[in-house]
Amino acid sequence: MENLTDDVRVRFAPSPTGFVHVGSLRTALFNYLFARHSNGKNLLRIEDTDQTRIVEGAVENLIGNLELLGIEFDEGPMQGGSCGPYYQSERLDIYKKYCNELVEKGAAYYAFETADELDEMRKLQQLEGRQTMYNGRARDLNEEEVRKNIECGMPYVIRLKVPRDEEIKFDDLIKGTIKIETNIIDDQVLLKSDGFPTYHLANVVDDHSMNITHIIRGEEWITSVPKHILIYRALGWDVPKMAHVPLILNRDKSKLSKRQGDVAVEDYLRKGYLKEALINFIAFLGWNPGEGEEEEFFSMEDLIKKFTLEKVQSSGAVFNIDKLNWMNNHYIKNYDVDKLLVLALPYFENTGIDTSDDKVKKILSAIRVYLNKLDEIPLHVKIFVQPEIELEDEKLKELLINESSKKVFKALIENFSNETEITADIYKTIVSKVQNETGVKGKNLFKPIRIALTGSENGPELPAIAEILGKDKIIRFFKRWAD
RNA sequence: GGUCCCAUCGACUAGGGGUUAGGUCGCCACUCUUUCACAGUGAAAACACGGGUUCGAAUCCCGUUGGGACCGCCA
Repeated sequence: MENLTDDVRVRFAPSPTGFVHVGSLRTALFNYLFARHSNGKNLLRIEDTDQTRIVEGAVENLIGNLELLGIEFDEGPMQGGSCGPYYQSERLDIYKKYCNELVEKGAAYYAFETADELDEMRKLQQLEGRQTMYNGRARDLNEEEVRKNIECGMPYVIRLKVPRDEEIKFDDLIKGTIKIETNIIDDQVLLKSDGFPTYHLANVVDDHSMNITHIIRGEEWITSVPKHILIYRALGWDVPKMAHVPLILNRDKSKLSKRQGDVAVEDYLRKGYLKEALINFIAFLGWNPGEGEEEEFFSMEDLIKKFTLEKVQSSGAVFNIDKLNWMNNHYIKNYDVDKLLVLALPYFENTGIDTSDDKVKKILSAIRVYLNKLDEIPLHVKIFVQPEIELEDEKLKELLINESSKKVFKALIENFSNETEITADIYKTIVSKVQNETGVKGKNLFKPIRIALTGSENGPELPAIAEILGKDKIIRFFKRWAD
């Protein structure tokens, strides 16, 4: 257990770019688990400071998906809280205030280069094989020059004045001690020319003013921590504890990206991955409960109980779809059938099955063992809906058109005709009766039946299939081969 | 290229000075099921390399190599 002298407050701070990335989901999950485990608060803050990347409906989508997966927030745009507003775009004056304070304290300065000029500069630096970095030209502009430029209406940004020849050191809860020389740190833009803050400013200001105690976020942020520390320091604020979570990787070990598979949580949801499986799987990507714990199936409750930052891995984790599929299949097999049915119903649309029929539940029970994800349902329902059996394969046909099979089919038809309704048990009784009557048994008995009924050599258990097909269809399918 | 991070079976990982280096997915075999799948059993499969420290190193230190991330008026 962590040392919990102060009440833990963590935050998930996504920028609403349209969908929830699997990596974001894990960050959100770890924050949530840590907060609940520590009896702390989990905040949601929307980092919408990039006016060029606003996506309609993205926030609703994001919140909806997280909610669906069972990740809850104690403070945020929906639930409010004493530290609001929780949209950064509504906190502009706060950032401006602190940005001015930084300028007054000499920790930040005005700069007047245009975006184009900076592009040029970077290109040149790249060409010369040097590190791309702001050249600090505006660092030493005097007050007079600055005022004049502003009065002329020149657009400006405010940059962090990174001190030279210093070493910034910090302790990461996952990575340990990290040291970075200030000389390689760029004079980061803090306030953009449109008056919006950059991530770096807004993040620091908000984490401080929202009393965040632990920053849990992706490893890609680790190199900008020194900039943040400089801001905290200049403003005289305490630096929250940091935990940088390793990346989730593609098969080739690069950062998980589109192109090499789905990265959006909703893609997985749409394909019929169960939320329990998704959460369970994602939690184990870069985390594990540690020694002596070999159980792998963890509910959200279990995860909350067991989660600690110490057990978060320091190296990246490849997203292994095979294992997700296996885990999802496990959840599908063990789910309450009625609950599963509710989730599965949409996948029966357009399969030719009447979803209001209670047969659907029987079909689902029969095929769930085969499903890695719910969108595979249509593949498996074919045998229950086909009006006729089409046998492409001559070999299969041969098994049906011989004397032994004919005998069997005739006997079956006679027996089934005497029944009013076919259940799995009745099916079994009839088949063993036919076995006695005809003397045909083993493969010679079961294979022809299966093929006649389904057109395939394998599939779910025959009694279950028979019950679902019903008397009329069974007799009709058998008759085709009986003479 | 610079800086930072990382390194146990193909993948997720346990172990963190003395272990036959354990588990899970996947792969393979067998058993069960008169099918496939499920389930069960078993097999193959790893400490990147080189130096130190130590009686002893997968484990601690240094280096090398390899991989990754970051280097925007994006987050």
